[in-house]
Amino acid sequence: MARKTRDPAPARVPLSRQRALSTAIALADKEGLGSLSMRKLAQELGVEAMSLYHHVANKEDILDGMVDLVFAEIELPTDGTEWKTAMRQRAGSARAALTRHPWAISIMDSRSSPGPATLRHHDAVLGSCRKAGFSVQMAAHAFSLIDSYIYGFVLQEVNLPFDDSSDLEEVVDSMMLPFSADDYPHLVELTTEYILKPGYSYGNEFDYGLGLILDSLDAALNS
Amino acid sequence: MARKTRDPAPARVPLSRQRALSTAIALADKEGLGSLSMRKLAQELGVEAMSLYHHVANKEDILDGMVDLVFAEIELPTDGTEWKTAMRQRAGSARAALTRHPWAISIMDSRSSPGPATLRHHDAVLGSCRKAGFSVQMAAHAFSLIDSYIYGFVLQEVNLPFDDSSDLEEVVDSMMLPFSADDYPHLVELTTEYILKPGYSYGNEFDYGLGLILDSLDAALNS
DNA sequence: ACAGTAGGCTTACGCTGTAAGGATGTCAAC
DNA sequence: GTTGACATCCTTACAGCGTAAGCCTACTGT
Repeated sequence: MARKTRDPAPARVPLSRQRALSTAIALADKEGLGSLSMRKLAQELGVEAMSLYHHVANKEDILDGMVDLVFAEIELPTDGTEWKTAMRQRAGSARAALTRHPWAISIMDSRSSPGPATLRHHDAVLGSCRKAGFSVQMAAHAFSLIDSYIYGFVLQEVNLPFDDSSDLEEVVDSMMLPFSADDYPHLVELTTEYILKPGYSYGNEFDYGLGLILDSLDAALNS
Repeated sequence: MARKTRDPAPARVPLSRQRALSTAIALADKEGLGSLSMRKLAQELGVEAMSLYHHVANKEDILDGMVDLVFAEIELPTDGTEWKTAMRQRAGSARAALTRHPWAISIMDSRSSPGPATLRHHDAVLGSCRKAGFSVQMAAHAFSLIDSYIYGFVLQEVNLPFDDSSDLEEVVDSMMLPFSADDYPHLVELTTEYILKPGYSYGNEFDYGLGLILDSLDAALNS
């Protein structure tokens, strides 16, 4: 019976807010936000549900923390680069983070207090605009416009009924089944003449819209 | 004991999918989506929870129906009007509908099968672009861009920590409390020099971004 | 050596969505 | 007119949810 040098093995990591949050993110990524419960999360951590409450206030707090960690994954616009390039990089990184964690966009609303990473992100984006020469008001316009586009695009992207791997034609057919084909002529046209063409991927639309927005803002800046 | 002519009063409306959906919407508008449960909804309809299942498949089905009813509230772009005007009208109507029912944007993702009103809406928007002279591909670009902006803007708008009625300064102060003031210099600048100025309302940003997008698309169309 | 406390566990409560099956009322066919 | 089918409602029950309350143990600072 060793007294001082006891059983060396267990090596239990002591559970912490950080560990809880990143495990929660992993779980939401793997099984969907719907099946993220305090009990499941605790189990994943080798612990009982109520133990979590020593490290987080409640489930809302966990969701807040998760969203903030997603924002922490977004590359901030780099100083010194041309502003459009920096912004394009940041936008791409934001879209990547939000599609990597598709649950994030769906809890972004209903979160009222942004975390430090979120604030830092917003601050950096604003700063990038200001340094490019935007007035405070124009920076506000640009920030609102660009980020609305990013979030809205991801919102549409993650809820598409098909993902890139599935057979598009099949999905389209099954979706149109309950409806007469010519109730929605323009949707049919779009589908047959554009979406079903080889090489189509909705994700590619992102760059067109973003480019158009950035160019317009740039024009407004230099006028 | 009247036999044939029985108790005349009850006049029970017989419960239907439509009645369930619109009551669900009213309830979500009033008390928030979080407190929309099958039991509450049933109670509001003067009925037991399980009775609902004779008219809807399950709760998911209810949420699908609710979203579709919100889309049904959106004014479609009118034929014959100049396309930018028609689109501006439609965008404003969409924003109004989505802010009238703030829960809608938060369940729009996670809904995989769009209802008839949603499809009709999309079809009409596409049709409006096509009639304005856009190619199929350009119409796809425009649709993606404009609607991403609308949804993203509303997403940000409904989750603002303040609403127009509350004291802005107070909210800003309390939000910044946990942080050192100069951690986020650009946010501070934006707040003091723009947001806290009298007359500010985030909602006003909508028109700037939308105008810029529509003008750019119009330029792309006429080139 | 001892007190305080941090971090785990157990139990319990009121809520959720919904599966299963029983009761009632209406209507069509014989 | 009776019967049987069907739609619509209700009751009961179950597993799972977030979390309040309180207990137990092991480490920490003095």
